[in-house]
Amino acid sequence: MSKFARPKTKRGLARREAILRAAEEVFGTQGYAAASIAEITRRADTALGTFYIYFPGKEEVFRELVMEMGKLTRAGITEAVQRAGDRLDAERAGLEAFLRFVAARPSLYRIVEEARFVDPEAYRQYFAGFARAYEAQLIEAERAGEVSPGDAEVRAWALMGIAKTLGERFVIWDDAPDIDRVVTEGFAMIRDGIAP
Amino acid sequence: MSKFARPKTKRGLARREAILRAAEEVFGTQGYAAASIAEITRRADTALGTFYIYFPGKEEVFRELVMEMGKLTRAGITEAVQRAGDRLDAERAGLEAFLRFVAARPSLYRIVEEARFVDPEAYRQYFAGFARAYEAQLIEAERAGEVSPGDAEVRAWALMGIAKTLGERFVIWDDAPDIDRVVTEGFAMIRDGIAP
DNA sequence: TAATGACATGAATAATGATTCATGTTTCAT
DNA sequence: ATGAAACATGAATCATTATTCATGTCATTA
Repeated sequence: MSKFARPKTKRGLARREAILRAAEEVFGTQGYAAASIAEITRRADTALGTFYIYFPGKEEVFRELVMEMGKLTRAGITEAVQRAGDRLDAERAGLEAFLRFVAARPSLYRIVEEARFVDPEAYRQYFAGFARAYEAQLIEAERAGEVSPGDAEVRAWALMGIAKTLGERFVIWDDAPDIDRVVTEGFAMIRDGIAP
Repeated sequence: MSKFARPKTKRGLARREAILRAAEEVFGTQGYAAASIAEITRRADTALGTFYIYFPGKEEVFRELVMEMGKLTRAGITEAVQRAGDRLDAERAGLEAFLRFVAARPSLYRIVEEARFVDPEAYRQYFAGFARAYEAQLIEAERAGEVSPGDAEVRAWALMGIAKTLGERFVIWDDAPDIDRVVTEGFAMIRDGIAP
C-alpha cells in the first residue's frame, strides 16, 4: 500500500493541485536543479513539509508533470488532427497544434525536454510511445496513397524533430512568435522537400 | 590577469587534457548534476585540488567541452560538405557526417544537448551560430537553383531538428545503429517531402 | 646545483537543500 | 456534536559536494 494515496478531501485535492502548478512554474522557469522544494511550497502558499504529504520527492513531482504534459499534447494534437481531411492536412494541423501548445505552456514543454536528463526513462517512454502512434498513422496514410512510400519510422522521428526544433527556436526563443509563418514554411518543406 | 592561464609545461598540458577527457566521460555518462569533480579527478588519475589549477569550476569545464564539440562538429560537417557537388549532395553528406560524429562521440553530443539546461547561453550561441551559417548556404543554393525557393531560416532549423532527433533516436538509443538506412530515408524526405 | 615558478596533493571548509518528524489543526462520516 | 482520519506546520537533521588552502614536489634555467 503506497504511502502516497490520492488526497481524500476537497482541501487535500486543492493543495496537491496547487503544489503541482507551483512545481510546473518553478521547474519550468528555473530548471530542475535550481528548483527547490522550499520555493515550490512558498509559491503554493503552503508549508515545506506539506509537499511530502502528497509526493514522495522532487523527482516524482517532476515525473508527474512530464506525464501530464504527455497526455495534454497527445490529446491536443489528436483532436486537431481529427478534423483534418487527409494525412498532409493532418501534418499541417499537428504541427500547428504542437507549436500553439508550446506557446501556451512553455514551462510544461521545457520540463519534458529536461526529462531527457532528469528522468531518461520517462522521457524515452514518452517519445517512443508518441512515435509509435505517429508511425502507424504514416503507414496507414501510405496505404491510402495519401503520402509517398517511405520508411515510416524514420519519417516519424524526423517529423517530430522538426516540430521540436521549430518550437524551441521560434516559439520559446522568440518573444512574439509568428506561428503562422513557421507552420506554413515548415509544412511546405515537409510536403515537398527542398529539391528544385 | 586571469588566474587560469594555460599550462606552461608539457606535464601541465597533459594533466589539463587528461582532466578534460575525464570530464567528457563523466559528464557524458552521468550527466552534469550527477558528475562530481572527485569522480573526474579520480578518472584522470590526479588529486581533487588539481582540478582547480586548470579550471575555475565545474561549469567552466562543461562550457569548454560544449565549445570543443562545436568546433569539432562544424569542422567535420564542413569538410564532408566541401566534397559534395551541389546543395542536395551537401545535405546528404552533412546528415551522414553528423550522425557518424554522434556515433563516434556520444558523450560529447549529450553534453551539448544538456547545455540547454546547464548553460543556456552557450547552447543558444552554439546553435544560433550554426543556423546562421546553414541559412546562408541555403540562400546561396536557392540563388543557384539547387534547391526550391523557401524560407531559409525556417528550413535551416527544421533540417537541424531532423538531424538532432534522428541522431538521438537511431544513434544514441540504438546499440548497432544502421546509419546508412537512416541517412538514405532521412535524406529522401528532405529532398522530396512526403507528398504522394 | 640552487633558485624559482609551475604544478600536485587531499584534508578541511562551507554552503546548500532535500527529507523527516513531533506536534498541531481541520474535515467529515456517524 | 464528536472522534478518528486527513491534513498542515516548519525547525531540525542529514547527506552531498564544490571549492579552498597550507603544505609539498617537480622541472627548468642561470
